[in-house]
Amino acid sequence: MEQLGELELLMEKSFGEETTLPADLFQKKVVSSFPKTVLTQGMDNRYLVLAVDVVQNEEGNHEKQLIITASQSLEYKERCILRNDWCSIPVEPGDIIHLEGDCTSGTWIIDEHFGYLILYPDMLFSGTSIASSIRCMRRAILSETFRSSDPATRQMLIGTVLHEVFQKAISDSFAPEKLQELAFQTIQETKHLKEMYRLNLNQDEIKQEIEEYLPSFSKWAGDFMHKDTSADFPQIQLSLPTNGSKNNSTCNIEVVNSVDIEESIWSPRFGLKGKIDVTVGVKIHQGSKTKYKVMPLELKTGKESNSIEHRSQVILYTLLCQERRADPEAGWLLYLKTGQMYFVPANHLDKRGELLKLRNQMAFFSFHRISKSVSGQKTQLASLPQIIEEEKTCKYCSQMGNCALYSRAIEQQMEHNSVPVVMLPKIKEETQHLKLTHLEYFSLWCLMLTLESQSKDNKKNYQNIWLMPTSKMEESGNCIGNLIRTKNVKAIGNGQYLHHFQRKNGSIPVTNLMAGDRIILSGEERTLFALSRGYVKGITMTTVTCLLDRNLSVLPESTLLRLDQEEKNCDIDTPLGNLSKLMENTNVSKKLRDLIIDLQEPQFIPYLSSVLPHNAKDTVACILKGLNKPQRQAMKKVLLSKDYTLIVGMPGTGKTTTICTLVRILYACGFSVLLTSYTHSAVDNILLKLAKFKIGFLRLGQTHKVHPDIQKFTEEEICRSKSIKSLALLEELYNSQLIVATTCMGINHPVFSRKTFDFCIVDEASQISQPVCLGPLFFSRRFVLVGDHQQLPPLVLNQEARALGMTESLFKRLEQNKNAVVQLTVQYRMNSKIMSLSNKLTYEGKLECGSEKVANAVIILPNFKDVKLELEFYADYSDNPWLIKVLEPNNPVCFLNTDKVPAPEQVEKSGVSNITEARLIVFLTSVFIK
DNA sequence: TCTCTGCCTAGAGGA
Repeated sequence: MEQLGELELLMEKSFGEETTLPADLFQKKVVSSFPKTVLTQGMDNRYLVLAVDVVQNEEGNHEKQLIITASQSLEYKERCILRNDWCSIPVEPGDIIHLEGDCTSGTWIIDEHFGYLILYPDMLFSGTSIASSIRCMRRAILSETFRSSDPATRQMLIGTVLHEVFQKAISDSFAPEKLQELAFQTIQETKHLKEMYRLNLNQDEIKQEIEEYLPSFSKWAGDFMHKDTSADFPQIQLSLPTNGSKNNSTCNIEVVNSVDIEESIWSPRFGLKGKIDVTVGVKIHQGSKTKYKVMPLELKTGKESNSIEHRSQVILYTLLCQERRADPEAGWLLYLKTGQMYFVPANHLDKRGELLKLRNQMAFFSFHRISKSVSGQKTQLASLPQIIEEEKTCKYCSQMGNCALYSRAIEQQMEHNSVPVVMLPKIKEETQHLKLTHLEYFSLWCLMLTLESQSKDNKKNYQNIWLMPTSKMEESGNCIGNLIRTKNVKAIGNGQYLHHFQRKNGSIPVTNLMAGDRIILSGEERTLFALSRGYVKGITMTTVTCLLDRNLSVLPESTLLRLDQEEKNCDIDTPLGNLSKLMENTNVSKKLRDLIIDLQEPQFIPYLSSVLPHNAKDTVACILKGLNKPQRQAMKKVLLSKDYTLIVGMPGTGKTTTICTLVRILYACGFSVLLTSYTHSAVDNILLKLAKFKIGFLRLGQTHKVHPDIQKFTEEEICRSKSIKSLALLEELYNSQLIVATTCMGINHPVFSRKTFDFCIVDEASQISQPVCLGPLFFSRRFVLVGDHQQLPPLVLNQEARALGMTESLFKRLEQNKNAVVQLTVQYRMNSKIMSLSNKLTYEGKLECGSEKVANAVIILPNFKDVKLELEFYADYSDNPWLIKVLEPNNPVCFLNTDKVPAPEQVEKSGVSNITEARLIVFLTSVFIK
């Protein structure tokens, strides 16, 4: 922002001290928090708050007055007055807000009758999240933070299946035999079978429970759909805000059709997002008049509570619907157990406004996760919303552990903190198994992860997708607009649809988008924003193929579409979830806390004979024959370990071979193994080697990310080829495999909720951050980390997080325990001269060549003499005798100093480049190839 | 000073 001078002037002149940030802080906040937010007016208006003042109006009531601007130059200022409850919104100078309502002569008035203020509108919150905040705001925030702590339950599975059956039926038929068929078909889907496995349920019981609901489905359809005359439809007392009359009137309700299923909507106007179970077309017959409305229908399978939470969800959906079509003003809440349907009006006054205020509170807490302490510049985690004083509510809360942990480890360490006294014993009880060191570890990692996630957030401009026109976005290379659908949409199964697109005129512009990238598909029209998500399957000069989560064939063929790259959503959920799990009061977590946080010395058993099964001895001996000495030591160490082993894989020492051999030995001994790494390619490299040894394995993870030769071992492929349609078959698959392979992040898979492995092997461990590396370790008795901390550490972008120690991998941390470490020192990649370089610089002379052959190997250049001769024709060759030294096979290492060439570096947007050095390398390579 | 990879996700219900 270049207008600092003006801004400074503005702040000094217009506003009172207590509400004004110093200009430099103000500028810093705006730049770091809202990079490139385009201030605009109109439908998607974005205002910057310049100043906040609380004043008393004529009636003696408090109101908040904001000075705001929607002009990038900060030139045109407007006022916004917040009255009544809106006055309590925690809005500060430097914040970005969105306003709904009327602006009369430069003044917006938001009160209980009209208008909304949306704080940080580009943060979208889901309907369920906001609804859950009604009871406990703290829990809503904790649930967003520690997503994986909310456990899966039987009721949830039943709910999901019933939703699906109803959704299929409404676009097909509610005839009893059809419903039976749909139910049967649905519980055979792999995704549901996997959940049944996770929860250790019985498929027949689930089927029976589903079937109990079906008569109510038919009853509802009989009541509300397909009748002869309008008078036959059920009567409901209702009033719609725009109907004029304020009184309830009796109407007959007819559900005509389903307009959409699982419609997914993002609303950058209200700062909301969500999925609508069923979007229904409804005829409201009132006397002789009939009104047709498209409205949200929310399905519930639990108790018929008609609770505020349920109704609130519907009300929020009426706001979401406005992104696509006219305000529905009301929605429906249907309880599938009884077939009872409730009318939910969404008045401005007491309903929508209240919920948006809650949304604003959530936005405030989500935005302010970090605080600088008042005294110094110390960065720390901020307090969460207050703990409520309702033991009843807390009793069943799935976030209780995190709530107590956060209070104890973070909030109670602050100067000012207030915990309800009645809750103190509960917090103590929940955390009494933790030592101070554990609380400190949690607090530090929580802070570092939060810092890191924020630094990444700053780089992404998520809101560009909705605030920037296609033409502008295309320049960045992350968007392709002006597309039309070609060919038919193909349903691939498990909710994926293959789409083909073509530029309406001309070819696809220059783009960053590649196969495998996650994308968001929108129509060019505003009402078709974020219709579907998916990923690019293939891209050519003229066409793009995508796998999307919705079938877009319902749209007219001429609809202009655009693809936006989905901003890389840096995964803070997995590491935070692992961190929270590490603090749980379980034996597995306790052991890991002892080993990792308190660095308890790892134990080993003395004799191999006690672990090696008798019948495996010969096989193991045979496998060991092919190994060098340090590799054999590594095998032995792992077999003897009771806790963990670290294998240092120095460059060229056959790390992959070692892991592969280790797996073979463990397999031969009958141990179950979990094989993981940070990247898919590292996992597959091991599997490619392993595939030769008749070892059965199950590769988890998205099939398209897996190496083509390994894809036949992925779960998806196995389920398809073996046609797995029952829980029994799935269980057989999961239980028969000894080796399970996946990335460290892929640990959310149902197998892990029921299986414990004897060993977990983590490759690339020195490049993985601690809380991520932790994930797979919960599922095994012992673990082996393979890595080399002399090579790259985990990537940490945030400077503060780096300073706090976030680049320390688990591998490096545990390396302090020397007795757990084996070093692979025999290498096969480099001759002795090349080796001595890294050996002297970093490996303390520990590296050795695998054989004489390796030590003395030199490059064979069959045309060396000819090329030399040829080069002598070039004048600059004889002028530059350095080149002969480079080519000379007996001179395998040489340094080329490019300082005087000159070869200056160039700073570019994504790093540094050196064109001259690149040219030299191309030249040298081409000469070598010759 | 440099390195850039993983995740399907909003809502399934309980009180």
